[in-house]
Parts: sequence; C-alpha cells; structure tokens
Amino acid sequence: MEENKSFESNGDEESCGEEIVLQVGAGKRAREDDEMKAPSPNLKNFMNCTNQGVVTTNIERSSPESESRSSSSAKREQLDNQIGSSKAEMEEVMEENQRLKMYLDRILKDYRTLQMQYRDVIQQEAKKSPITHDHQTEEEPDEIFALSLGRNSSDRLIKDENRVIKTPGRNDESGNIVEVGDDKEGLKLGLDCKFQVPKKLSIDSSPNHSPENSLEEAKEETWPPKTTKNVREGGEDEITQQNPSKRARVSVRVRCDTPTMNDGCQWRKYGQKIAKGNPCPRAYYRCTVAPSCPVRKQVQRCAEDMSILITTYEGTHNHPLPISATAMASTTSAAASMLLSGSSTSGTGPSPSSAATAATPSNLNGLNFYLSDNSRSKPFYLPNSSISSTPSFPTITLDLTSSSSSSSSSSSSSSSMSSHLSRLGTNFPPRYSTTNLNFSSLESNPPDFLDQQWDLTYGTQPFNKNNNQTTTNSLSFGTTQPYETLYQSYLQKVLFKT
DNA sequence: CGCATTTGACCTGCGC
DNA sequence: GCGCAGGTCAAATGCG
Repeated sequence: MEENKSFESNGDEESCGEEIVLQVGAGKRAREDDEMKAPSPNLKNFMNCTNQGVVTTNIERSSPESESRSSSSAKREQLDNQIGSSKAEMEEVMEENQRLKMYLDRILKDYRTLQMQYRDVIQQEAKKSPITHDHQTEEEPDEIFALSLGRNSSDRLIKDENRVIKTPGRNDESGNIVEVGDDKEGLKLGLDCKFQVPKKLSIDSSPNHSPENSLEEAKEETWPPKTTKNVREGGEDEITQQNPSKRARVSVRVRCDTPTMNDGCQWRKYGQKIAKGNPCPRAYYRCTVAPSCPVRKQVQRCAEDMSILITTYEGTHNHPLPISATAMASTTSAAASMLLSGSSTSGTGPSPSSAATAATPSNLNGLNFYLSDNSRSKPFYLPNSSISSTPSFPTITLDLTSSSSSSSSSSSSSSSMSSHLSRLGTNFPPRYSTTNLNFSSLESNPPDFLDQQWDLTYGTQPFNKNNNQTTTNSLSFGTTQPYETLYQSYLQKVLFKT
C-alpha cells in the first residue's frame, strides 16, 4: 500500500521525488519567470528550499547548448528563444492567474454572503421559535433534510425529490446524494447531507453547548446505539437512554488507496461485516486514545468506486486530541453542527423547525438547504454504497473526492485551481507539497483560509505583460500536513467558519 | 507475551 | 412471529 497509485494520470506526482510540486497554473512553471525578473526575497528563498528540482531542471536544460556554442550570435539566438518561450509561458500564467483570481473572489464573496445570511437565519429562527420542539418533532412526519454546498447554488437547486433522485452519481437505488459544484471548473465540493428525523425522536436537552462543541456533545450524548447493551461502558447507558435515536454521523468520502484514512486518531478494529449491497466489508473501529472514549467509526469502500473510502464518525472524543487529529475532528464537528443545527433542540442553536418549516429550498448563496417530505417520497437513505445507511441517524457527508465518473458534474476540468483542490483530496498518503499561487486580487495578506498549517512564503512580485501591466502577489506555500487535513482546514475555514 | 485483528455468534430493531 | 440486516462481542488467531 506504500505504492503511490495516482488516480489522476498527470505527470506531476511521478516527476516529483521526495517533494511534490503541486503546480497551480495549468502545469506551467510560473517560477521560470523569475529568471527574468527578480523574485521577492521570500519567494526566492522558498523556491530555493522547496523547488530546487524545478529550478535545476531549467538550468540543465539551457546550459549544454550554451556551452557548445561559442559565437555570440548563437547565444543571442538562444536567449531570444528563451525569452520568447518565457513570454508565452508568462501569458499562460497570467491567464491562469486571472482564473484563480476570479475563483478566489467568488469564494470570498460566497463566504461573506453565506456568513451574513446564516446570521440572519439564526436570528430569525431565534425569534420565531424560542421554545423547544420536543412535542413538535415527535408529531411531525419523518423529515428528510438535504444539505449541499456548492457555488452555483441558485441555478442548481433541486426543486423536488424527483430531481434529487435523478441526480446521477455514485448512488445506487436511492441515488440521493446531491453534488453541487461548478461544472465548468470541475470542482466538486460536495457537502451532502442525508437526514431523516426519526418518528419517535426523543429530545435531548443540552443547553450549555459551546459553538465548537455543541455537536460533538450532542453526538456523544447519543452515541451508544440503542441496540447496544453497553453494560461495560458504565455511564454510557445513561446516554443511551437519553437520546437513543438522534445520533449525528459525519461521513467523509475521500479517494484513498490505503485501508483506512489517516485522521490522526488511534483506532482499534472491533468488527467487520459485509453490508448488504456492497461487496466490500464494513469495518468497525473504536477510538483507543482513551479507554472510555465513545467515538467509533465505520470504514467502507464505495461499491461503485473502490478508490473512494467512506469513513463515518460517531461520537465525541472525551480526551485531548492529537494535533494531527484536530482538523478532522473539528471539521466533522462543524459538519455535524450544521446537520444538527436544523434538528437540534439545543436552546442555542437553530430550531428544528427552521429546516422543517422551510417549504421550499432555501438558498444561502451556495449553501442549499433542501427539505423533502418523507410522506411523499421514498426515504432519503444513504446509498448502499455508503456507510451508515440506517435512516434514523442524521448523517452528513463530506465529499472530499475529486470529480470522477460518479459525478454528475462535468469532470473535464481545465482549471488548475480545481485540480489543486481535487488533488488535496486525492493524494494519499501525505507528502510534502509545495504550491505557488498568484493572486492579483490579494492586497497584503494571504487568504484567511490558509493558516498555520501552511508554511507560507508571501511576497509581491510584479508581473509585466506586454499590453497589460499587472501587479500580482505571489503566494507560495508548502506543508507537511496531509492533503486531507489541509482540505479539511479549508472546508472548516471557508465553509463552516468554525 | 502482549496487543491487534479476524470471524463467527449473538443481540436488537424493523418490516412483513 | 419470523426473517433480515446492522451492530457488537469475544474467543481464536496472527504478529512483532
């Protein structure tokens, strides 16, 4: 399993030995421009440290010919050729910069709008339904709550269940995972939520939730399945009695060729089962960081795409997490917070009716809440290929897979940014990566979703184009963090803003 | 030898 | 009530 199976047949990974040069720029080496223009000191240092292979390649490519010829005309000709090719590459880089700029602008704009609208929704719901919903939810029919994240939300809103079910993808009979992304750029950043409120929903009352922990507390309260005796686990049977049916699950889909996804925690396998509809066995793991930790996870490969690993987490760690595990934990927490914010009865969170009363899909600028009525359609179960198909578990799915044949979106990605994001979710095991980005839209600070996990080198580098002079901030960053961790951080920062 | 994994048995809930 | 499926247990097994 050490072998690096590349799911994308590009040459980047193969050409990189110890270091992975993640080139955002249609495969062009923006740093070749530095031969003509002095880079910023930071960038230069960064390049020397991390991209020696590329720089060396450039030197080697030009040196033999220049040594073989002694005449000045030949040198001049060679220089002209170099300049010409560099100009051409510069133009391509500029175009890529523009795409990146647009992409970043859109993300930032979406994020701001989403943040504002989310606040509004919270405030409105707090005014509307200040009381708990114990009785309300018990009497409501099963609600199915679909949540998806994407950029082109308004035009891709799914209007009815038929459309949902028709959504092609990695699902089998139910086919209900909705992926919303940008077709043009092939970026599939799907946040899929399958949620069905059980008929007999017992309500927990955990009023003292901090925003960060509210979900995990909820998950912990509800973890032990009612089917479990839990004789040995002491206080957990109280939990079982508290709220046996409302359990938040966070399912993460990643492309991974290793048996399990490295999420930073220690797990002990306690069972394996062949689930119906999926020839791949489902493995059950228990957190072993602390003896009494109630967190468990299920790992299963997607039946339709064996390269996709589906990991479903349940419960809350009752112990400090390793640093490497905090990203996943916080991300799943945030994801499940979103999930439970529509169903939780916690006094601080949005009311369950906030989702239930939304007769039509609400569009929060890329955050689509879709509510379907179970009485009119088949249940919104997880596909068989997914783990935790038990419908009584509210489950949110973080789709960290790249565009694939299972996606309804066009996978013909031409955007290097999308490929960059795709690769964040597709490269395992973690390796050192370096990336150069140019953001002409940036002012003085790197994007706020790039945090301490990135080894940042940031500087301003002027770009000259023949007819269009632009000043571009060059942002170089490398990291030893796993790609999935980075992407989780990205999700956390940009989408969930935890 | 200790720990992790495997695997068949068992339990529980749910649908018919 | 019965069968099925999901989930868990625990003895057996493997491995360092």
